[in-house]
Order: sequence, then C-alpha cells, then structure tokens
Amino acid sequence: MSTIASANTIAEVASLIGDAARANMLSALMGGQALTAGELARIANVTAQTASGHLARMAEGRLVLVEKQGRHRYYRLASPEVAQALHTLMAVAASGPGRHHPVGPREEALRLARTCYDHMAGRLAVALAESLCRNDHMILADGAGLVTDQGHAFFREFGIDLEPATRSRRPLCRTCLDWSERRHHLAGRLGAALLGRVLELKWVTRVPGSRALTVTRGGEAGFARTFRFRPDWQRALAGDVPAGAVVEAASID
Amino acid sequence: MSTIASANTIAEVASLIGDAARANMLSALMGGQALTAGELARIANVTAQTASGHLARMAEGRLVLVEKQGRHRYYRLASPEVAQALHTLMAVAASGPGRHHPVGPREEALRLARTCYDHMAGRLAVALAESLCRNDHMILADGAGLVTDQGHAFFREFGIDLEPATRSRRPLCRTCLDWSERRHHLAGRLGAALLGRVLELKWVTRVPGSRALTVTRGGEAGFARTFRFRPDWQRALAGDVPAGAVVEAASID
DNA sequence: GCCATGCTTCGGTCGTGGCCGAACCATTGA
DNA sequence: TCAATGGTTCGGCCACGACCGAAGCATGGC
Repeated sequence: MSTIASANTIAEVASLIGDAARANMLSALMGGQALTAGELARIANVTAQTASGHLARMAEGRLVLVEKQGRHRYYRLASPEVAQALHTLMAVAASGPGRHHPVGPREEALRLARTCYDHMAGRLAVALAESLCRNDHMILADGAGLVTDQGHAFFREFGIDLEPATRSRRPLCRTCLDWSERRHHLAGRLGAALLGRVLELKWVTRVPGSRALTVTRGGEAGFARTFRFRPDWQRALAGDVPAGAVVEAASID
Repeated sequence: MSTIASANTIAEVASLIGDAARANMLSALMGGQALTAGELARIANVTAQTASGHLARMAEGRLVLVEKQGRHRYYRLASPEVAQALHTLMAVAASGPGRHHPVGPREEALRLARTCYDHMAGRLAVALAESLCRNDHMILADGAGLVTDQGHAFFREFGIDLEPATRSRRPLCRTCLDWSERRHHLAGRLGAALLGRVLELKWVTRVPGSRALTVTRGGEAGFARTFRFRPDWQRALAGDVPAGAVVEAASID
C-alpha cells in the first residue's frame, strides 16, 4: 500500500533523531535490548499516542524495527549503523566545553558498567581494554585493535574463540571512545564476544529496564584474577584525556 | 555576552543537522576546505540572510568554526567528530532499499575520486585500498587496517613516514565504508598522509569549489606503476557488496 | 461472552523554526 | 569620500510537526 519510503538523505535521518522524545527513545534502545512502545513512551515522557507516532516515523525511516509479540510491540534499533550514528552524535554533543552535568546515583551506575548495543562500556570496559593492553594481549592505536599471538591464546583459554580460520596478526576489533570516561574501550567482534562471555560466566548481570550492568561477587574476583585489574578500577582514572585521543578516534567517510 | 551554549544533547546536535539547507552546507564542508558564507548559501539554495542564520546556529552548536578574512567569512567543520557524525548519518541514509538515484556527470566525477575531510574516497580510494591489500602491504579487517613490515618499507619509499618510533605491526589506520562504492577505503592517519602525498606529487589535483579530485596524466601512470592498479580501475567493481561488509564496518559506543 | 490492557488513528491546538524583504554594518577599491 | 560587495540583523509571514483528548482496534485473561 503506502510506499516504503525509507529516509534517504542525511537531513531526513538527522531530523528523525533531532527530536528530544525520539532521541531519548533511541538512546534507551542503545542498550541493545528491545523495548515495548509503552516503555519507550514512559522513557520519553510522552503519552502513548505521541510515542506511537514517533515510533511509526522512525520505523518508516528505518531507524528501528518492530516485532509484534502478543499485544506488545517490541522495538529495537534497525542496524549497527544506527547505533554507530547515535554514538558519533553523542560524541559531538559531549565535546562541548566541559559542562559536566551533576551525576545522580543512577548515572553513577551507568558510569561504572553498562551495555552499549552489543558490547560493554563504562569504567569496567575501559579497565578491561587497558588491562588487555598492559598485559600485551592486544595493541591499540588509531581506533583499531590488534590481538597478539599471546592474546589469541589468552582469549581461547578464556572461552572466546576468535574465528580460528583467521590468520593471526589480523585486527579483530575496533575501539570506541567511551562517553563517560573519555577513554577507549573495545567494540567490534571481540567486544561483543567479551560481553557474551562475561554474561555467560555471570560475572556481570543486566539490570532489568536499564543499560546498567552489575558486577557480581564472582565477577569482582574473576576480573581481578583473570585480567589483573588494579584494585581501584571502579574509580575514574586520574589525569586528563591525552590531547590527541579524541582526534585520533574519529574516522571519516 | 550571550553564554556560549554549545549543543549538549544528541537531539540538539541532530536537530541542527536535520535541516535540508544546513545538511547541504555541512556535506559541502565535508570536502575538507573552508567555504565562504556566500558559497554555502548558493550550495544550500537559500538567500544570504537565511544562510547567515543557519551558520550562526551551527557555529553556536559547535558544528562549524568561523574565520574572518577580509570581508569574507570562511566556515569549516569544527572537528573530525563532526565529520564522523555526518559520515555515519550518510551511511544510515544510504542503507535504505537501493533507490540508487540516477547519476549526473557531476556525480560521476565525485564517484571517481573525491576528498573526504582529510583523505580520499571514491573509486580511486577503493582501488588504492584494494591494491595495497593485494600486494600484502596491509591487512584489512573489522574496520581496521594493519600495515605489514613490507608495507612500512613501501610507504617509506613512497615518501610517507609512518612515525618511525612506532613499533611495527601496529595498526595505523582505519577504514571507512565508501558512500558511492560501498566498499572500504583508507582513512585515519595513513589515509590523510596518502592524500597529502599524492597532492604533493601532483598525481591528483583539487577541483576548485568541489570535493572532486582530478587524476592527472602523471597520476594515471604513477598509480598504475606504483600501486599496480588493474587497468580498468575507473569502472565500478563488479559484483555485489559482501553481505557482512556493512555490519562489520560499524562500531558502536 | 465480558472487560482490561497495549497500542494506534483521528482531529484539533499551538509553538518552534525556516524563509524572505528591507535595512544595516564592514571591508575593499577607486 | 563614495560606491560596490559580502554578511548580518530585524520583522513578519507561513508551514510543519509535536502534543494531547477521544475514540477505535487488536490481544489476552476470566
């Protein structure tokens, strides 16, 4: 019936994201889990009707996908590209002059550990990346990550098989600039595998209805033992972001 | 006087980009060169007053920077993050169902070779990346690029010094999905260095007032000789995009 | 069958923001 | 000094779109 007229210009896509209510919904969906229309309405602080309209437009514009399940309608991000776009927009928005908003307790939990689409973010993720580098399991530079031979063995032992057919010395992951910590953490295939594995091991658990992750008792021990975390990893790293970091993290067209 | 209230939320940033006139201006600025307010007005098809308003808002929102020069005002993108954001939005916009718009002659030139912020894009760039991989100068995967030892030597001879202090086997560049070709090309530090070098060698020249690049007579020979281009590199590569390509290219928070 | 719940469609109100004409400021060149 | 050119500010017009109340469909439980 109605032509499927998915948004085809930058302006159309950006305009879809450029509304407070819709942006809030999309941010919530960055958690990686599908949410119902009602939940999204509450998150965006609008009535159900309004939310419905927003979601219909976003579905039309290929930003989200719908899945009917009983009388619920589950929405999720349409593709990793959408998540990527949201992430870069966050980076631009955050690059303003400081203006670090005051941090509530809820925010604090998110700063510690959260999911981001299909991998981890927050201090936990930053500490993980840092630890992997310090122990020569990977090398990070220019927004890319390279797993060393030693790293391959390490991950295999940890229960992550990095596509054995892959010849070694091949870059296997990417890094992202962490919104809250302004440092890099792991994304890409390796990032996703890591999140899956630590969930499987119950080192972290999802907080229902939130992007936050809780580090379990076993997780505390596990991370410290396996990744040799410094004991104060839960505190923000001291020192400022190295000057070139932000610039190097960005890649374009 | 007026507080510098740089946009601080995703919605604000996206909303700034989400207008046809402003999006056109920003796209033009993706060429990497600064443009005057008048030029941008013409590009966006609006009057000077309207453009002035748009530019003021974008400057306020930290999307662009201004530089006065005589009675002209030169505008350019404020940071690589902004370029990155625009790029990912383009990727989302382009990911719709085909709808390949008809290609004019002007578009055709852009498809062949163009600048993208600080590196090259288009068939030339795609062919370059492909050639470098085929000749074992680099390895590409997961959106990251790794320069081989042999590649280091190659680039040094070509006149690009990849930070000699860097230990080898360190990833030095990133890849981007090419808007027109839907294949990867090189960005990051290496991508920028390559563009600089081929401009220096006059293998390509900028087309004034456009993002397009012209491959010079000497360039044709140079690329063929140095990079062993296949002779028909100016034609689009046959075959479709590998299924996983788009997914792998995207990285998130 | 009944009602409760989740979501959508319709109709109407209202505010934000894009656009231009006109006038104004600033720089350059004669 | 006086135009000419490039930009910006001001004021008013108009449209798009965000929002909600009310009503309308589905689905699931009793």
